[in-house]
Amino acid sequence: MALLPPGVAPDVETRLRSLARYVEAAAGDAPLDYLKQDKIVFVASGATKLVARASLDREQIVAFHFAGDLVSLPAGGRHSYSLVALQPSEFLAFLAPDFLASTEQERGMANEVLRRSLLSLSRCREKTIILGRKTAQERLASFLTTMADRIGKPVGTKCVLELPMSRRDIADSLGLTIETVSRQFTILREEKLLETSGRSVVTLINTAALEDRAGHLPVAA
Amino acid sequence: MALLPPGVAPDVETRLRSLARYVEAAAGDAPLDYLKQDKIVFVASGATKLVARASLDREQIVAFHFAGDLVSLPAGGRHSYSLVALQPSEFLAFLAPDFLASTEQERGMANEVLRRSLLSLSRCREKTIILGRKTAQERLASFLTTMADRIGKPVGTKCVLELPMSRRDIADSLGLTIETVSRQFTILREEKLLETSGRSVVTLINTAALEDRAGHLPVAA
DNA sequence: CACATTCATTGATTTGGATCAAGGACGCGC
DNA sequence: GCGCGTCCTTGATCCAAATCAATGAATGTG
Repeated sequence: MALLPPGVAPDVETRLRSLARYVEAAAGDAPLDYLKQDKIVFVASGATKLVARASLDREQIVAFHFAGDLVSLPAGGRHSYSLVALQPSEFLAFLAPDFLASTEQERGMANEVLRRSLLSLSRCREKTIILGRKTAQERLASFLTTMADRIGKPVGTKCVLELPMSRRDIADSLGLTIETVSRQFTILREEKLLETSGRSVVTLINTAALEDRAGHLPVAA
Repeated sequence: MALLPPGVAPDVETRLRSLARYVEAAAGDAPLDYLKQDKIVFVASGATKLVARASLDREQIVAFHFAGDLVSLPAGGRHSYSLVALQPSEFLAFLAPDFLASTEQERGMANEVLRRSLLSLSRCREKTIILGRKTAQERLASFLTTMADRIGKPVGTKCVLELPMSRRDIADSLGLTIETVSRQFTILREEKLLETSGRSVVTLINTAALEDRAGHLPVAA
């Protein structure tokens, strides 16, 4: 199991592991909340949501992360964040200052972390666009195509998604209610763009049409 | 004028400058659009908006940046981004691969860029929460308190803001319309939380009350 | 395997903010 | 300091999604 990004020298990996805390979590756990410091977390296995509370009864999911992803988890700030497992998961958690001091010595490592942070930033910006300017249907279509890229399994021309998150999680991620998410699923199902089976399996039948529904600009733009 | 972050050795600064393109822009210009590659940009002076087009008639401002800030500007991705000057501004622009290859050699520099990227990520996440789960009033209050922190001038217990962006820019940043932004300004004015003078000067009279309106969780959370 | 419990879907109604539609104020150039 | 274009404010109406309210699947448990 690769706990760290590929390309890290064995001795560096050994030293980094000595700074890390290895943590296992069951679905629903937020095992890193106890430490009130900024952290850098590698998701070794499983799936997680990064949740922020806007108020006691409003939560916003800022990002989902899957095996191999790197998450920066701030302790402070205007809102309170926690990293919650969606499935049984394993993490390798570092205190941010320790981690940064250590990577500073390793050329390549700092760059790798920077590259991944820029990827997170890029995903977060895409989310900003979705939340700021898109309709419910565009949001769900964007979500599904993004998930297809990240965790989808191509089967012929179709794409099978086994979603580890509930409708509520999807709603909390897209800034919608579960009812609206459910209605949009129904519409896409009726239009034969996808099929669902049980609560978590979604088969995308026509990914091209779904991309259109996501309301992205034509690539030529 | 500091074009690069503090703490960079003079020789490193000289070498980095040799990779950079120095660009001046008038208000409204997007001087970096011509290059279809990922870029890293230092804002040397002025103020900018990072704009994404959701479609031809919908734009979303992803972030504002002021003098001293670092911006990562992706060329590709699902949406098309451009960095637009709000005032006469100066930039130092690098192609991302050149810049990353160069900082890899300089310990400290890579870490500084990483630190700033994590700051951008953190701001972007806050924006995600605002756009996903907040009312128009909470959005404007959040915007004003954030701007107060970044470019406000304390005058006694008050805070004077000279906003370089228009109501349209504020609306495009908060995922609202200009009419809604204007109405919320009127409400906050009537409730004596702020005063406005001309189009761009806003005086925050009661920043504590404004923080409350922003709908943040109590700090103890 | 029936039951319980949570999760998802569907329908009726409400609502916050968008849209449509005028005015009014600022600031620039002459 | 006058006129003109742009930006801002205010008002009336509309609509997409939220909320309120049941009903109908999945999944897990004793």
